[in-house]
Amino acid sequence: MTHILIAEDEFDIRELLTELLESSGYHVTSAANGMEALKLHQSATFDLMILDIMMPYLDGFEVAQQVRKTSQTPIIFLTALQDEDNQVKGFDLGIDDYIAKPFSLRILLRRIEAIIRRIQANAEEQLSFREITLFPASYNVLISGKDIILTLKEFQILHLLLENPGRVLEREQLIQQLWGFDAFGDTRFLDTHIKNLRKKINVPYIQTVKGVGYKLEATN
Amino acid sequence: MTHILIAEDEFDIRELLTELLESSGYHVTSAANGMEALKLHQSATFDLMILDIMMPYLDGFEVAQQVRKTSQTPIIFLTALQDEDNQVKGFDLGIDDYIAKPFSLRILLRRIEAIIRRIQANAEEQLSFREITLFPASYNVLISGKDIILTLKEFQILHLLLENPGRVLEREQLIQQLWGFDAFGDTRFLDTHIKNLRKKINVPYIQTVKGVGYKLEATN
DNA sequence: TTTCATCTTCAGTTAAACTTCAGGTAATGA
DNA sequence: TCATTACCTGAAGTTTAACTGAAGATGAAA
Repeated sequence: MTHILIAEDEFDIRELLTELLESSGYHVTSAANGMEALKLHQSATFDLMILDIMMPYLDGFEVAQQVRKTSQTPIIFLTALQDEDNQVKGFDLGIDDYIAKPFSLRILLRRIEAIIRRIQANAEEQLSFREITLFPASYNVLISGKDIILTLKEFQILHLLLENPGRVLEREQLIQQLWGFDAFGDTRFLDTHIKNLRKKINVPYIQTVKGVGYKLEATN
Repeated sequence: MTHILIAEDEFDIRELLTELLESSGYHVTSAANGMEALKLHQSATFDLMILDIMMPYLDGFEVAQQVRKTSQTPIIFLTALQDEDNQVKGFDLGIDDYIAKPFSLRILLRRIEAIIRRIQANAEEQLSFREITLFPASYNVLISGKDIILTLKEFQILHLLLENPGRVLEREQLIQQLWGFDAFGDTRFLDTHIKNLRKKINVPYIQTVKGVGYKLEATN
């Protein structure tokens, strides 16, 4: 979950922003001044920081400067200071965006999204179901955070199941997709792969639908 | 060198921007309308696109939409349209910044830098993975600070792996990229290069994913 | 031309992955 | 309940992909 730090001394604005962002699905932590923000930054990891410039104890510039010494966490300045010099000063400290008050909440949200999107463009894609996590690019699979070694066929089967959670994949469909031929004659080899896969992942989510195929589903 | 595409129908503004960005050290290509911009995007790779919204043939929205279908190239809208709906529409298409005319050149520059900075967080002056460090420009490789002499093919393979740490590079993909032909018939020569590379770097990070390819990953 | 490093080919080996098999088990429907 | 069918399973057998060391080919430099 994306974790955002807000530093803003005015209570009303701080609350407004917190509510707005939380209702948009972000996890928000807020600080009433720059010193507090900096301490929070040092004790936790944030995906994004929104800083007011004019705050007691430490202003936004100073916070940004400190943060940038050790971290690349994206920073947005939110401020009543409209003049160009302050904007330039901010960007030169390495901030990512500068939004002047009064601002539109919709646009603030969009700008936040734009930055988050850009960061997460570099993150590896992953597919999850309960304690199973599969990384298509690295061919890695984690069960409850633990690495599991799968063979290619096992990986591919699990991948297909994870792409269609809850949906039954027919035997013929699976074989068609992974072996590239239409199933004919004996297809017991599929059972064997399923067996081995089940044993390795050791969680009871691969369910048999007799006469049809297999699906990924939790029992309760 | 950072390559920027500018799409702007007004000649004066286009020239002004081109000069400004070139004098700041960017490589600039410009287009006089959306259609031209889209074609340029399809024939070359840009690090950033600056699009005017109101242009003949294809407007900025349409260009952005097309680009986003296949590419994550950062996009900045530069426009006289100040209203909120257009800004929101832009961000929802996946653009990275929205700058309203009239704009300050200094601030435009800073916003461009902010985006480039965020993307090129891993500026390719040097690539590292654990005790491996590779310098693309000088074709040098260090392992734990010690110089290692690699042949060209070995270097190229390691380079590709370092650019995609953790990601499996398929055999065909590697051969396609380094030899420029589609793999067919006997491709055992790849194994040989991998073998020699492994022996030289003498760290256990090049892992085989049987039936797929190779990846760079630490074992623990 | 000779030399040398590099790249590619080759063939034997190894180890992993995949498939087959056969006996057992569970679900299904008459 | 019983018969049938489909699926499960462990073990054995087969195939295939990758590894390896050595030898041959290539091409640039001396």
